[in-house]
Amino acid sequence: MSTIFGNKIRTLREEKQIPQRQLAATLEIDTATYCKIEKGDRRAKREQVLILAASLQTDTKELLRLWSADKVYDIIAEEEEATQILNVVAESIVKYKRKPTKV
Amino acid sequence: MSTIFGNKIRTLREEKQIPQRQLAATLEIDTATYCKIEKGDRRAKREQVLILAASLQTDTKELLRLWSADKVYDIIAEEEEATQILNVVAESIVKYKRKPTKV
DNA sequence: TTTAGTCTTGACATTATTTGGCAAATATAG
DNA sequence: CTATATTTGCCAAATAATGTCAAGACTAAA
Repeated sequence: MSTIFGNKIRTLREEKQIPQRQLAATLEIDTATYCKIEKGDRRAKREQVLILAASLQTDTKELLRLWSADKVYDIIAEEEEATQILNVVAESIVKYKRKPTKV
Repeated sequence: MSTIFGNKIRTLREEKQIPQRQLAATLEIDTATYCKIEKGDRRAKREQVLILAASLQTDTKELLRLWSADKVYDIIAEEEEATQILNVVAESIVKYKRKPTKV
């Protein structure tokens, strides 16, 4: 699995010298699970991303962006012509005009 | 759900005037299920995409591309700044150098 | 080296999501 | 109207994800 997101929160956490245990508590999950999220073995839930952004005092939108990017990466990393897939998607977005739902 | 892929196979099928029933048989699934795939209510499995490409006599890679794009679209359509997410992914691809696995 | 704290891993249980079939409903021809 | 094709809703089975527990590994301090 991809680690775009995990690496980001790990870096932020280390900068602030917070133990995993503490963030895990905030998210109300086991430290093992939190560890896996940082390593990219488990995917954080959307709501957990919001909590993490707050706890790590970082930009929520950016974190969500990396979190989404991680998911996308996992899909296209397995395919040839990953870049071309992105192009198709980009066109579709323009065409159907995106309508964001959640924040 | 997105219909990039479904619309494509529907168009191809109609061009060739093949009933859903026939393609469903080839895929060894119910016509109802096949119908859902065209409408974007169900996702085709990767192997099914390969079979469809053959049955519809169309380019396998292109169909796989649309199939992947569909999955990606579903992920980012829910988020703001969808385009920016794609950018993040594009950068990651360049960085980690993709290694395609399957065909 | 022992201790204490942190982090990591693997096996497993639990949940959630996805997928497919069936039956019924709704088009679409002919 | 009749026959065929397509679509929909609902349920069961299959699959994937999420989380915990227990044990192992790593580090730094004494």
